[in-house]
Amino acid sequence: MAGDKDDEIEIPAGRPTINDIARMAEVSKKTVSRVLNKSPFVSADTRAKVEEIIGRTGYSPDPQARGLAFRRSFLVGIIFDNPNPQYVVNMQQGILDGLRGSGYELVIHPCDRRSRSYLTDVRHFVERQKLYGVVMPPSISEDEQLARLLEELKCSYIRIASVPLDRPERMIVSHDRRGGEAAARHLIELGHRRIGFISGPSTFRSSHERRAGLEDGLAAAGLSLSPDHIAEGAYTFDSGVACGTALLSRAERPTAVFCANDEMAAGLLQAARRAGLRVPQDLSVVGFDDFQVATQVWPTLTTLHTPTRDIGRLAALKLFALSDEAEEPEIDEESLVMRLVVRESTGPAPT
Amino acid sequence: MAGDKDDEIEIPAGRPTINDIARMAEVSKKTVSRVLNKSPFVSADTRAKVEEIIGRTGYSPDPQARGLAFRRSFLVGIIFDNPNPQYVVNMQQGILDGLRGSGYELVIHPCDRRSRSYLTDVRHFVERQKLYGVVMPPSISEDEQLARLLEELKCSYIRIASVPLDRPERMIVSHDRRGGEAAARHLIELGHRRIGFISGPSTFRSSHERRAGLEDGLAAAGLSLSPDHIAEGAYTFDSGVACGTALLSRAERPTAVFCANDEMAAGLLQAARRAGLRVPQDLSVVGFDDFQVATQVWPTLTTLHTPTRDIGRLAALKLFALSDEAEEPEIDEESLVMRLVVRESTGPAPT
DNA sequence: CTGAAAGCGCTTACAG
DNA sequence: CTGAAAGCGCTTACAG
Repeated sequence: MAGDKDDEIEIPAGRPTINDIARMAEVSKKTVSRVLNKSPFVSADTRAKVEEIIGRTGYSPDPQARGLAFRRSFLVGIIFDNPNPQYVVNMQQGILDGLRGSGYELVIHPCDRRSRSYLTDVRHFVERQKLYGVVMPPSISEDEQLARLLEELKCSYIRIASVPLDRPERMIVSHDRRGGEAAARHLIELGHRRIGFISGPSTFRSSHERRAGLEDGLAAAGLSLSPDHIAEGAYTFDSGVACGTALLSRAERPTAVFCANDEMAAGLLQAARRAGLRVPQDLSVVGFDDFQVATQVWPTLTTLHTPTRDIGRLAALKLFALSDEAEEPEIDEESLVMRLVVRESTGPAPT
Repeated sequence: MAGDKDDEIEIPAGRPTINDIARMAEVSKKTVSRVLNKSPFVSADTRAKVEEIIGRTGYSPDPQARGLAFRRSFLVGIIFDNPNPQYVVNMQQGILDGLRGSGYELVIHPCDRRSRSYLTDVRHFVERQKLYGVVMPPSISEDEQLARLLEELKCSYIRIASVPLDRPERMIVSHDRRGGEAAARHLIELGHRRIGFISGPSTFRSSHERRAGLEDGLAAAGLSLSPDHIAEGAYTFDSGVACGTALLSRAERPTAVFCANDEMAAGLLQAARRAGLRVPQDLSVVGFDDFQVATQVWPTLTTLHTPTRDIGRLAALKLFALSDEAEEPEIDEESLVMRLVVRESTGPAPT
């Protein structure tokens, strides 16, 4: 007759727990735990049996319970203040690409660096959620105080910035400077000599790097950036209009303007139109980012394509590498290069 | 001499736990728990004492431990497939507005309805994280299968859509139809009679509602939508260019076109430019959404302003109301009305 | 109104 | 290589 021993302990009603798996595999829950955590101290046979049952039942450990025991969570945070929706969404997508299949989830924390409670808010967020790690895109990434805070809280982080601000394993350095240089080369090849620049806010390193790249390129051709041909914008469309209007009213007006992002380049197009200038016949315009706006304005923008989503994915992978859960990802620096996309807004210098 | 009794039990080293608070308040941790959960069965004195200590220590309960005991988490999810970055970011911001101060965090789950694993992925996401609730913007909100899945998983949800698809307490109904009607009225007042329409994909309810509104407005003026003046787009810029090109090549070309969103309206501007038509002198254009693109194209777009962020905030509040943690928020329907913003792209009908 | 016991689903020492 | 005990920080019955 069927003994108790033979009563197949089958898949339980709700979601199975570690106890269910242990019972079914006829091992202790500690052994199941070892399998879950890839401990080497499990015999091949035992491991196979446990894994088979995990596979069959579709068991996946409860991140809350696990987190409680580990004293940390399985959540990754993104802390950001970048105002561009497209940047934000691309970055989020990229991080999720890197997180996929890991069981980690992404929780978002937009913030305002100018708010008085900004650092306190971040502290509560990180502490309460016991975040596994945090991704910091610019310009949040450039805040040393925030980095020190995260260090104090023992929270791993990856900073994304246009210059190395931290230990390499915590950094992704984007190639903004080389992007600026590519813009300069393109304009110089088209015969431009009087080249202007609309910068982003001086509080963004990317803005400085993009400018430095432009100056690299100009210098290589024996040219330089005239103070008269520089205007400081705010990475917004409106500031592009304002700076553009200013630059275009100069006595010796530039024949080409490099804008530190697409939004401002779109604003410059507006200013050019109002000033009665044709683009690219009278004025060439180069943007930066290659976001949707670049193909939605007229003429479409020549710009530098930034691999935001790829960077987001890398950031997630580097986060795992920080805690030895994974190898440091091989960064194909070539894939991070910002490539010039030539469209309608640039043409030969007027003669 | 100082007795043990007088040894002030002070703020502990790390973050305080419920046990620390209990010890300091000289009550059991169950009583602290009652205070945290606003149980009425606590004397005013005890409550005051506990609250004072909680305030002084800055104690906040560990969401993981609490969640483990409650068998749910303190996470709210947003599941979305809307391709517009601005919509997504505004919606996220709105939800966070509604969550602020509650201790809940927002975890994001973009998805692709066409993917084979889409529903399975959502199931794992919701089940594993034991989400407190989920916000579903369009077009995800229109997926009955998904709604049924969430119901099966006993996960609260709020659906945001242009038509009532569910019980009112789970719905936020946006006023797309009235928006379409406002567009029609505006164009009719400007003297237009041949009014065209570029729709979104037929799989989006909003597209139908915006069209129905347009037809309401036309009918009120004794007009109707000629099949010749309708084109089906995809809510993208490129589809706006294509549909615009088609509509503008009709023998009896419309003098005004209402586009179901701004992206397509921007595309239509492009098509008009190529066709040598001036906007608004030869052609009036109305968009929908009032996203950044509306003020970044030339001429700037007359459009319907959609209160995306407000809707997001309401969604979060309604989620709390579903579980009796809060009153059903008073919805000021007026605040959800989509208002016409008149800019440069509309003008009197050509004579 | 208040508290001691048991439990949520995992893990970390500690034995063997 | 494997397991029984205790614990992570909370809560739910159950008493009183």
